[in-house]
Amino acid sequence: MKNTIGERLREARENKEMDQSTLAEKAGIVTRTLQRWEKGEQVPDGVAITRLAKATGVQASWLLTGEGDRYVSPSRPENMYMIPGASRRKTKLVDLPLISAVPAGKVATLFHPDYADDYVTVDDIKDPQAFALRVKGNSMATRIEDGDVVIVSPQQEARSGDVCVIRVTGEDTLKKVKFEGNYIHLIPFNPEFDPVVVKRREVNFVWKVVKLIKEL
Amino acid sequence: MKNTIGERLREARENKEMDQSTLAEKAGIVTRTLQRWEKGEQVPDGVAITRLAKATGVQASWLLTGEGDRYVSPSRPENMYMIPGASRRKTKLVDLPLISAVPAGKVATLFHPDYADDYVTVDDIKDPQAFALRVKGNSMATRIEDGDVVIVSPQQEARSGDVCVIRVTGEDTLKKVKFEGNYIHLIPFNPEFDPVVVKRREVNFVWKVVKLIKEL
DNA sequence: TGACAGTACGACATAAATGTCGTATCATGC
DNA sequence: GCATGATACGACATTTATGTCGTACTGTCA
Repeated sequence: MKNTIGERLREARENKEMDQSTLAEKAGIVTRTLQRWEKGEQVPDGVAITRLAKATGVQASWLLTGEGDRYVSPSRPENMYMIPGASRRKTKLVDLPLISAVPAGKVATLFHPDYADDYVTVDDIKDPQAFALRVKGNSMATRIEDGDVVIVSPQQEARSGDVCVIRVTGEDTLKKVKFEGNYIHLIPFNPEFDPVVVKRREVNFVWKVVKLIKEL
Repeated sequence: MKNTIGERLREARENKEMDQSTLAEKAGIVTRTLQRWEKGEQVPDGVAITRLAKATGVQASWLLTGEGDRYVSPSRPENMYMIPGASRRKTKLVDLPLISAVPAGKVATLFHPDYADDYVTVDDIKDPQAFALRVKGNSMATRIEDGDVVIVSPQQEARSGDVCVIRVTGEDTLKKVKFEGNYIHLIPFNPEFDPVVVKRREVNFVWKVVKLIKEL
């Protein structure tokens, strides 16, 4: 396993059977610089990396990290689209799958494509991994109640005070979170439920809830 | 279309809802440097790009070139899945004007472009007069709070127990209603507010609220 | 053996990036 | 209004990267 940029760069160059001067010329630099990169003495900037990736035929992210696909990466289709007729609109609309239920306070683990029973459309959601969840349980009542729909944005970073979907040792809950060192406080909004403190290591994920849709 | 590293970097940061200083700290650089990168005045080196990609959750190659997968596949939780397009939709979408205050006069004036601050798209609304209203005040807290958006459906008949927008002697309020003879009880959800009883004749309208959208 | 290509690396000047400090602008909330 | 947070940007010193020499080592091949 090559664990430095320089080592991967050299490997990519040799796989292409290029000598240093050839690659250097393609990358728009001199051989001395390429040598320093391969030796790890210096670090190429973003523009140089793009050229190196192109010249050696590998993916830039592989060159940088050694992870992911080395050669090709299929592109993902956009899930955003414009609503026909919504002329004055500026924000994009997103069609999100409405999947099973977030058990607020109860044990259950249900996240699977088969559970997507409907779709909801919302504005202003930029996260392509976002999805909608129908809430079960009342630990966040009366702000969020059984049957409500929440929009979850896993890409967004959860901060103290955010309402989040948290998976702790296989259980999913909907709580307000508070980060304190290695611990996370899970605070139900409903005073009938008690707060819980868990270790960060016990937590599988903390996904921020960015929107709540309640049918009245 | 974002054609520069800086523009993509900024977009990735804003999608994560991070400010410059936060991202800068995660990337191990200072805010000023991040600004120069986002402006394209300078180019980050390979190490910096790796950190930026990690901190923003995007793929390094996308940051560099704008091509290929934008989001990192390996970090995608196994219980996440691709968002399908707007293919299996059954319900119709409606584009509703979002207003911040109910103007005096006819309902039709609501749909005048001058009144609309924005537009909200929702599913499952059949009332052609329906509109979105941004809530002011906290009489219905914590269920409905200041700044939330409610969908109002004037065509639907309000019944006891419904949450409604009521105009009493020129003033608009959001309350749960209870009809009793010639009187209407306006019941706030917030216990700090007292219920009010008004005569039916004093009421200009009672419009049913059918949906609540809350940004978290 | 000698010529040669590829690689390696030290030394130095120049170019570029970065950190630090200060100040300005803008939107937002109280 | 005033304070606050986020962004913006100029000026300068410092650090790092790069280019341009030069020289040396290691194979291969005639």
